[in-house]
Amino acid sequence: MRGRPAIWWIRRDLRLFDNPALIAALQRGGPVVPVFVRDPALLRSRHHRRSVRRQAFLDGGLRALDADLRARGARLIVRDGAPDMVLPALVTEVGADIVIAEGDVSPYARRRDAAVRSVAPLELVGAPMVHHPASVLKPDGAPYSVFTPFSRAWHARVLPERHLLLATPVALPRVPGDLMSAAIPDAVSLPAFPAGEAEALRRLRRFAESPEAAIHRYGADRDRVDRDGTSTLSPYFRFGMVSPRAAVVAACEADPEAAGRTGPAVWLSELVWREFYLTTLFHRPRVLQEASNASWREIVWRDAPQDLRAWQDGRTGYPIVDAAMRQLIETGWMHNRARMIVASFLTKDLLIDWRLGESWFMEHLIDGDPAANNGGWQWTAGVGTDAAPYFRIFNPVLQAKKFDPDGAYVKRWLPVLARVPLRLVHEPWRLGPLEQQAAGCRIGRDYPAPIVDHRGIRERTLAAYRQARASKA
DNA sequence: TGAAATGTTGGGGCG
DNA sequence: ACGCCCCAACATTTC
Repeated sequence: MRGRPAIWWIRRDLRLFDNPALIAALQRGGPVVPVFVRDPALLRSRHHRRSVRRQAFLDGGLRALDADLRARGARLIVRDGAPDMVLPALVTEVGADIVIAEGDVSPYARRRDAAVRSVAPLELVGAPMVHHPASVLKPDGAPYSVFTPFSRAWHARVLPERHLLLATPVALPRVPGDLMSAAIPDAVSLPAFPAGEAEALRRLRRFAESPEAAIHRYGADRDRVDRDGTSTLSPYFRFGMVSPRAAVVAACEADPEAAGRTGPAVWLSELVWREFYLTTLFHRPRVLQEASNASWREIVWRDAPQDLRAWQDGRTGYPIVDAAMRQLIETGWMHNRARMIVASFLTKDLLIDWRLGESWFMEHLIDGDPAANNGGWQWTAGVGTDAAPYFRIFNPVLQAKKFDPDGAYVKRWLPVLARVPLRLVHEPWRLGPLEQQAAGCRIGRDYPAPIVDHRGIRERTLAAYRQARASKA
């Protein structure tokens, strides 16, 4: 065997297919030591706030990766501690001459990598995306702040093609002897999201790679909270169990003509939004602390812990909001349309700081990613650089009627509504006393009365935003 | 990747 | 036959 060992430091690229960092490590010609460092600092950071399910999903992913590595003559080494302590020690232990990892974008990740680089020979390869954040810039070299021109520039760059995706290695040469590895705990099972690369690739194939696949109905179906019209790949993207480049290849192959905007092109656009938010965080780490649009930093949010609690628990009295919040708590995932509805409700109806919603999502989402989550919240709250206009306020009843027309979604997550007639299932407070009795859904007893009156709340919100804008101008 | 208020149009009922 | 009103349907404007 030629060459000294290379350490393949795995962070959020838990896969063997199309993994540039892994291939770079293999090309060194020596043994490859795959290592995952469990970094206690990550559990304390606000934007990586601990979620039991996300932790379980990660643990499951590590186990799956270890199994895939063992099938190729290697194994996953898990070590606990600060990376700038653990990695230099491991370098010495195995006599490695390089540590290779995929680049990352969050402020914490970049500080961590800088610290490691000062004590170990670290080489970063790529980023968890198709186009590296430093590569999609305006002609003057500044990062884009508006999505549409970003998307245009993103598409103008060379896109991956299937024959360029990096094959899964058939074998990984290992160092002689046995390296110590911490045990991976037996995780809570997540029936809706089995962890691992094999499952991720199954989902990508099922979603995108057949003539009848859901991707072809994505434009129409993705907003229907009562249907399985989305890819459900977000947790797998979060931990790199699927390659973003492979996803883009699948989308482009599903619609080679890029005809219309009904299916694959719409999904591809969602992938570009993901890259937009990762890129934004890379260039503007402050977005994690404050609104990226300065005029919206002055909004006086309500201090309303009881309302916040009701929102978190799914007790607002608006079925579409409560159903979505229950789905989040019970499964660690929420339909994207529902995310917009509950975010609009927290920020626009309750006038509660978007950062509290962002934080709650991070505590519960399996796919919780600082960049995408922050971007989504700033967008809905209307405080981002390229956000929804502040006066765009979702009406939870209209949204529900439009995107859950049969009431199947609210009834699934709120069984108390099971016998409420469809006519009023999205606004049960309008049921007459006898109807409430007959449906077993007495408002204020079996199901809460609305905690705010959506129709009456509009002016309060518009006033708060107007005032912020005026105080800044 | 809204919603509500306001404006316009046109068909039909009616005296 | 005609003007009038009502109102749904659609378009435009405003936040």
